[in-house]
Amino acid sequence: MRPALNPSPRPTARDAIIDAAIRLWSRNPGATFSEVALHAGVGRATLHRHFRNRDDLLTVLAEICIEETNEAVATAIDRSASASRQLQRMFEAVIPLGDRYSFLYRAEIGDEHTTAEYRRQLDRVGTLVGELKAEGAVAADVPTAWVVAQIDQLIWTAWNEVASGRVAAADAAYLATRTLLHGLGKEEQP
Amino acid sequence: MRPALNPSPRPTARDAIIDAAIRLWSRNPGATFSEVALHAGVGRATLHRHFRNRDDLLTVLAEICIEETNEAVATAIDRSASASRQLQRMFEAVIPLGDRYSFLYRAEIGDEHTTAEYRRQLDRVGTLVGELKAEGAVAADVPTAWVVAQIDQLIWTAWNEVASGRVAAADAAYLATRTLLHGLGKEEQP
DNA sequence: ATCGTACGAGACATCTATGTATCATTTCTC
DNA sequence: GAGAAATGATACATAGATGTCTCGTACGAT
Repeated sequence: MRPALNPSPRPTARDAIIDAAIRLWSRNPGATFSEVALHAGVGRATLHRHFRNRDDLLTVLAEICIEETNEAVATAIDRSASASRQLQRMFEAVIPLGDRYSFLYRAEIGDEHTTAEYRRQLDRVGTLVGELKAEGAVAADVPTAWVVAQIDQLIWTAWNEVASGRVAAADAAYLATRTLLHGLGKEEQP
Repeated sequence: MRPALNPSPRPTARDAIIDAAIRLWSRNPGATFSEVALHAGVGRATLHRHFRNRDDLLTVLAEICIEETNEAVATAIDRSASASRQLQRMFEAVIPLGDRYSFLYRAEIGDEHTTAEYRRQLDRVGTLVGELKAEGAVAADVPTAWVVAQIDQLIWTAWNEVASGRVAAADAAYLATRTLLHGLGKEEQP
């Protein structure tokens, strides 16, 4: 049906498919089309009506994930703030999209455009790590690759713990930033 | 052929299959039998000669991973040492088995025995976190689930960074312990 | 050198997932 | 209420993965 004019349109079948596929495939990349349809609450024929094939759906999902994560980071980052403040803002923006962020490397999409975009995101994280080192928030002796890997995993772990209800959404970015910069030891008095 | 009596026997086809399957399926659980055979350097018929079917291989792998990770932890843990020392020793023991450790939850094995064993391992990690909190190495205000999740991911990340050559094997456990307890900020003078 | 064991390649059967198509039903718009 | 659009269920075709089997080859033990 054509998009309604009312202020809060009912999600279309296509939206339901996209959301269910990201959620399912970020955990279980081998899940079948039938399983995706089930999770989306639609018929398998409807999947085939909206997407030419599995590769088509994967490509569409990759574009959406790239766009959403890039936009979230661009909106959140204030270049005039300190690097550690930027880190926290980035966590705040990206953790709610943790499933989308990790979908980009877990789903084995493999086409060059997606790979290049994901690598660009990692490069930007690497640049931020350089700035964190320059301002002393991260020690210079720690391999940058290690810090980037930690940030990557913190995004997924935080999203997963929030999704599982074990951590409050409001606490996630703070816990992630604290874990990275200060660890989970007792906080000393300032 | 029957096992040789020489002190360092050539790895059998079965050993090659097991190692290749763990390595491949911990990253890409959807990989096919043909891909496993290729990675193992054997023919697909040889896979079928050693293992009844895909489920049989998965079950064997799960048993091996459980046994190796349990034995590594049991050997490394000195109950009389401090909790943070035990943490470092556990990291030293388990990180080289990071692919086996994460295979247990990534490969979607799903049988109750494997799930129970993995959960038992997580419970032991949770117990250690309790001890870390009791001795003040981890702050009491941090959710235990968050700390357990961080340890889980540190094992995989460390293994992956070592396997990729970006981090030296000798540094991995130290980086993991430091990241968890102190973070990656500049280390203050004692 | 011979025999036994293990293996690789390939053919074939079976199974599962995907892709295509059709028809009846439901939903939405006018 | 009528018509258009979208959907679900089902059947069928296709493709790929798995499982089985056979034969020739390689390797190890004697």
